[in-house]
Amino acid sequence: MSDQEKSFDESIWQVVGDIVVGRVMSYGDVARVAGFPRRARMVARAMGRSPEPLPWHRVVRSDLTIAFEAGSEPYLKQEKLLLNEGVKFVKGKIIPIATDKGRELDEVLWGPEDS
DNA sequence: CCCTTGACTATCT
DNA sequence: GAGATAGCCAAGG
Repeated sequence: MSDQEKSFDESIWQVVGDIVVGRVMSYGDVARVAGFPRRARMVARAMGRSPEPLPWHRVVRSDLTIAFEAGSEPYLKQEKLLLNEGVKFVKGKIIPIATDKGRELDEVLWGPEDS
């Protein structure tokens, strides 16, 4: 692979590896922070090429849902990993306290307004 | 070289 | 708020 590609991959791995436990980032965010705006779709590919384990489960869609098909094997696996880290879901969406663009504590303290 | 795919997003109905 | 639409970019047929 070219040096350019290697640089991209390693930047991605770096950013993903820096995500704090219990927090998540969107593909677009990871790409942007890594210095490659508009490469959201490439983030997944880069993670797949990682030579060592990465907290890939902390990377989700910009709408805070898991990127796999709901109910699929990979989906359930990722959901479980996140739940193990204290991330909470409501109707398949991650509660915005576990994110950086999240709102405030009200939802967490007062409880999710399900209905 | 053209066309399709996809662990994506932002925007409009 | 769900569904459609249009950008996006690299990989593979």
